[in-house]
Amino acid sequence: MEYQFREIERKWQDWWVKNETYKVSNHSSKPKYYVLDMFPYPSGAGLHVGHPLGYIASDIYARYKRLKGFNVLHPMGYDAFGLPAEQYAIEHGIHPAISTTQNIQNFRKQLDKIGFSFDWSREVNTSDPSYYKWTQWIFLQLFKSFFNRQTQKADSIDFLISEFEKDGNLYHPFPDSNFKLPSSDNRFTAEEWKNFSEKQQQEILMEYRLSYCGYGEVNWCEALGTVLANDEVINGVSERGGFPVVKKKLRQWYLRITEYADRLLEGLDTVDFSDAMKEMQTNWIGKSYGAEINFAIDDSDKKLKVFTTRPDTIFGVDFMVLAPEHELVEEITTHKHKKEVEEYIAWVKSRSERERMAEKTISGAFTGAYAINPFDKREVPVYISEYVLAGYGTGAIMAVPCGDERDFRFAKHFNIPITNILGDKFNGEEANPTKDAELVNSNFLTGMLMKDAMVEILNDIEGIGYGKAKVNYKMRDAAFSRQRYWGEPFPIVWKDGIAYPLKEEELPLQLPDVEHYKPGPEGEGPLANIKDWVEVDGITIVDLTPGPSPKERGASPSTPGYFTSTPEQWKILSVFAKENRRNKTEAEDKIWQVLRNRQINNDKFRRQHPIAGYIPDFVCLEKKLIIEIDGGYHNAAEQKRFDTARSEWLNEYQYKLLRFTNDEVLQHIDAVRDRILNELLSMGKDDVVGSPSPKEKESEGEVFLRETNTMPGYAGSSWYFLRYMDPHNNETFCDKNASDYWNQVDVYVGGTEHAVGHLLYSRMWTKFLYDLGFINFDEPYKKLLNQGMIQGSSRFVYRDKNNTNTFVSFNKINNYDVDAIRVDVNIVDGVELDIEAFKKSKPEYANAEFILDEGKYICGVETEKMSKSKFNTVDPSDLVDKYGADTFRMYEMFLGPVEQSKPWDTKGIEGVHRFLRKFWRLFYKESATAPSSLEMAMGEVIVTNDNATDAELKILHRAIKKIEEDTERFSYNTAVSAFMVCTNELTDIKCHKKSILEPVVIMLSSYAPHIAEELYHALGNEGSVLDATYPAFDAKLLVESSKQYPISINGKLRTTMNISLDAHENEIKKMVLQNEVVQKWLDGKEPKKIIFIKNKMVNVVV
RNA sequence: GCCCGUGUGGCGGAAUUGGUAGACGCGUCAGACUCAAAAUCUGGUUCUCGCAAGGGAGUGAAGGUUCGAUUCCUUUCGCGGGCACCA
Repeated sequence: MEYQFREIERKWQDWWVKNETYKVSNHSSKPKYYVLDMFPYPSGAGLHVGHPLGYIASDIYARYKRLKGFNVLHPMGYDAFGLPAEQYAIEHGIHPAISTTQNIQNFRKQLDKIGFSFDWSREVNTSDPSYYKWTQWIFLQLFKSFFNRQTQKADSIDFLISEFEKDGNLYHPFPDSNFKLPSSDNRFTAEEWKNFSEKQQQEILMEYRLSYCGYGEVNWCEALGTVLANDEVINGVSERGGFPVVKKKLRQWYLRITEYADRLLEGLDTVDFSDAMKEMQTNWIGKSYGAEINFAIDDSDKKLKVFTTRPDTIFGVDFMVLAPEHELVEEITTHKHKKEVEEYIAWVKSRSERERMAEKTISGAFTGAYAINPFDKREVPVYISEYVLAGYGTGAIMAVPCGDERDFRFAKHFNIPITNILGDKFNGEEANPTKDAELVNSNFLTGMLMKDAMVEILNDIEGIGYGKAKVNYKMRDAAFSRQRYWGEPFPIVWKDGIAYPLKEEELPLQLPDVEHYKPGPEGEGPLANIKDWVEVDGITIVDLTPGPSPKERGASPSTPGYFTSTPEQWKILSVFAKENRRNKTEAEDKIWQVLRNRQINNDKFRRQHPIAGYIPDFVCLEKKLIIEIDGGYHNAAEQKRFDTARSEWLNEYQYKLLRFTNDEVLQHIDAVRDRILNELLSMGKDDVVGSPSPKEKESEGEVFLRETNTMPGYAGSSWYFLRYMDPHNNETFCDKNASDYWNQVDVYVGGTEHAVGHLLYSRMWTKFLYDLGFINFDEPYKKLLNQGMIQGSSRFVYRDKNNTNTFVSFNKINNYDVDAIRVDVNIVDGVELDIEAFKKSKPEYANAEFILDEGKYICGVETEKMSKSKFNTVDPSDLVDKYGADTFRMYEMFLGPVEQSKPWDTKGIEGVHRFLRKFWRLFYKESATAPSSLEMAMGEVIVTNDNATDAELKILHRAIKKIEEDTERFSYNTAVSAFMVCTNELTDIKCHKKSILEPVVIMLSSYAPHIAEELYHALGNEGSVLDATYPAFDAKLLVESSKQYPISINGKLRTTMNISLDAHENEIKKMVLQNEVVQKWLDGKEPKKIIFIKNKMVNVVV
């Protein structure tokens, strides 16, 4: 019987669905394993062969791990918000939700054909309100948090407010050191804080929030009325339409990712990413140590602040360069240079950041101003130039032409004299960025080594107050808003310039329908066009006004809830308390789920909240009720004494204490709950000045304006790996039990193009959620596997310029003047054009004529990105229809290493298909006529139950070793070839034994699941091959007694010799010297040396 | 421009730790089966000199370390990816 892949694949795909073979439970006694693919954007163009590469790789691994006894989570879903759907909506008027749904269906159909083991019951879609509800919720948590530099962790804004009330911002300076209050200082006292207006307070808090609103420059295209991405801007005009583009400041949301810079760096040590990937992230974060130095400006009271990593070169400063956008430019430019400077700025405005950085030719303008070197009072000219970017450092540099290449070229261009501080290390021809020179011409640093001078000058700068040592990061805060429609709306309303968060109960804030998708006024997003949606009144918002302090509310030390700890005690204990909160036990977590959010009797409980010198597990301050959970050690006599003493002490303060054991909580939570409830009910009405936080207020009659920006593409993808763990939860984004079980993603598969964007953002979100105690790990991805791109191989035909109906074969184009035209790869066989198909492809080609080469039309070939517009895409579905999913899967893997980019060539797929057929013939007898049904074919199985020979076992175990090792290290191309070798060898010795074939089938099932399932059942097995056990490798079966040693003379292979493995070294050397070939090369001379490496080779040096 | 990756037969690639360069597959050539074709099977296939035996060269290029380098080091060239609003 022949290998009928179409019937087989359909049959098993149906069977798997019917039997829910891929459904994964969150409860299992097996160890867990989480294999994740990077979130796909469901593009309208559908899948091409490049897309499934990573999915196949991860699918093989997921199936392999399952065979190895793991409970494997391998989900798939869609990052469904994004620009293409919106662009499509603008052009065709189709709602993005509709086109996205269609694209997803199409995507799914294509994916289903390939036989993936995804658990589709966990599918997520970022554009679904039940998903983005939680994206908005996390955004609100970011909004309500700041980064506490003292603990290096996120903390609540409420806590920050309480700190401000105590000490002003003494211990919590502004994250942006350049931020200045109107008082032109960046410090305030507790007293000042209390006297600020609500608006002032909110503006200050905004400077701390982890998601905040600020102003940023965008590429603004007036003609299109919209904001453009950098790569949509080419030479200062829009890619679409060629309209002018300028920089424009717009209100934008940001994530304060810079606060996490150090932790993002440190975290890299704990994850298994490639060194290249870590390096890219490290460079992106760009931590550098240096100094901020203030230069005075002649005839001005303003200081020019620069950041430099080389303060040791301070005496080599020959000029200063400001970014054209620098705030001082206008002020310091002299009348004489005004026109020139303005013209230059206007030109730079049209330039994208990319162009500015990549530009080789020097440009700039002199402002006419001079800066004064604080150390030697030397005056140097101040220029502006596009090579200094406003966002980096302070937007101004001190230029040292003898040490920096760009500064050097700039100095040459503007004829600025160059000071040599490097002595003979500077040749006047090019800059030398050395750090090892001995300084000359450097005032009090002369004669010092640069690295010593660095330390010296840093001390001086700080001592004299000319500046300070500073750590700088290249990374900037992440822009988090887009002026677009198709993204998550922000759960924010505005009134009088203050941003109010929506209450969490009001989430999700759904995207409203719009009539059209055109931009709103003044560069706002399309949502700004819907007045009815933007203007809201009568909603309940979270009141951001800090309430009166407990003291102001008239509380005294005897009032429950406050003053239970002294500030000193509290400071010490709060750290422990926080730690405790993070590391809660199973029982604590269980009871917390009952107590949290005023679930019992509407009473507020806090956990691990310090009371005087003691941290109870849970406490209701208003009722003075404490709940303790006792672990096993409470049974010890010593501990009992402490416990009793503590209870008595708490009694003195009128605290009541309930104790439960771990077992009570874990096994009888309902009983525990009832007891707590009864206790609370018996206590009557609380007589306490309550402090509900955060407070809520009704805003009857007031009009608020909704935020009209939407979130960027990476919002939903920054946390999706958590949602897969608990995709249908309506109570929380992901239950902690689920995230505790699945934990980190064990293997994350995706392209390097996400190296810095998505990966850094999701790492930050994970750290943030960890800080707040929502999850128990702070790195999302344990191991990263980068898949390479599959490039397209484009085909060209050549049209005669003089005779545009004639096409010339590639080999003859030298004789003609031709235009190269792309032609669809699918009508070209290798390089030979299917002339008939070509004529039919376009009406204008119907009567085309050809100049052939030996009767064939040969196309030109070029490797480039695979894309519809280049006519070089290949649809996986076509290949699956023609060769089957198993062949397709194995061929994609066989192409080359997963990590490497490689061009696609359909030609080779037949070889893999032949291999599967050959493998099939180990089980089934070939018949000349195909049987009419699968059932009839069953009788033709030729597998026997004979015992395996040593030779057969050797073939099998060599394959097991190779395939297991290769699968483990994702070297799938060599594993496929090992399957081929094994099949070839088994065919050669006519082996049809079940004991040999069954293990091979099990191994093959992760690569070619359909044929493996079919053959597994043909061998008489019942359940799915997925639940089989991976064959165990037995090293004993591969032991050899001798080896064919290569014998080299002077490192060049001359012959080989079969030598016993336990032969002694001296014996071997003697044997080798007697060898004919060796004798010939020795030519009677004595060998200088004989190198023998056991199990490797012998080298004779003559 | 900056950062990262990569370069091996006609093609995709293999060589896991410095130790037989080219496994496996495609293509191609020769043969078997066939009226013929397809399919299948067998054998050859880095280039080069040679009837052969056997030499020489060879992993982008140039140098270096080593008994021995595709692998390590230096310089250099080509190609691919990223560079903050494509996802």
